[in-house]
Amino acid sequence: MPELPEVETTRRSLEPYLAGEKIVEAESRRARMLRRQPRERDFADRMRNRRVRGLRRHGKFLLIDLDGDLTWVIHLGMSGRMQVKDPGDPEARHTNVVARTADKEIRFVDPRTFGFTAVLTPDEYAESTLTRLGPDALTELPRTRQLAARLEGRKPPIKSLLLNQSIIAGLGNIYADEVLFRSRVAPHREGGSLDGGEVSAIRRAIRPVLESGLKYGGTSLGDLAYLLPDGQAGRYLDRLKAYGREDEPCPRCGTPIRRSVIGQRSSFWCPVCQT
DNA sequence: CCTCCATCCTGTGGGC
DNA sequence: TGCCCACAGGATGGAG
Repeated sequence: MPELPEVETTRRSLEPYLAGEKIVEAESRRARMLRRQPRERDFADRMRNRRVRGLRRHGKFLLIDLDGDLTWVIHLGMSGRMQVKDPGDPEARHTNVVARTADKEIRFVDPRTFGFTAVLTPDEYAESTLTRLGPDALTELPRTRQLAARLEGRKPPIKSLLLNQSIIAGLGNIYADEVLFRSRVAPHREGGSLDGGEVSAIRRAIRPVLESGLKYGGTSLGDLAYLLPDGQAGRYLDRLKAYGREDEPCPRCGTPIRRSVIGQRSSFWCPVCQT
């Protein structure tokens, strides 16, 4: 669920409550959430009395810069969401990580626990998988030639390659389908088979699709839905053109949208306009 | 290096 | 109504 627009929306929502503030203390109540923390006990120790310098994002990773050259890494996984609450506010089920500032609680709620968090030193960061992330899909979108070079010779379907965070960071299953719909490329096409025009079309589609998602506060789908830190649902769901619309008419040509499983993920696409 | 696939979890909705 | 199973936005690590 949380893809680049949802993570960026989260970043913007948290910023006023964290930037420049001091984290008084933090705790994880599910050890599994700290599985990317090299030594589990470091998390609480490093968070205590730590000033927040600023909030960044790379792909779907939220990166919170702390004093002492530490980075607080948050990944929402499939079902994670952040909340800003007052101390004493009732807690949602699956509130797995809590960080307290002078007057607020920042809560990480994640039923499926596919999300994770960690506070990393520069050395730990350099050894983490974060260094394998490709350019950010919104702020570092590569030129067509560079993108083509990254796809050259690749066998997997373009849909899978768009989900590969080391090629471009930030697209997930929903927005990858929307990008392919907009660029009129079929999801099962072998990545290396795309011509320059097709790669260019994909590249050109990425920004407007993500900006559009951002404009509407992201996509909230289902009951495990991603929600904004203030509890609001994202409003982009109704504006999706392909994702989740099996058998509904294609908004461009009216042909029923098809669902296929590609790389073990559902893909929704128009069999007429996407070739 | 690349590609494929199982796996980590919980909750929900559809089919019977 | 109740039960069971399939499925769900993601990332990773191991096998081949």
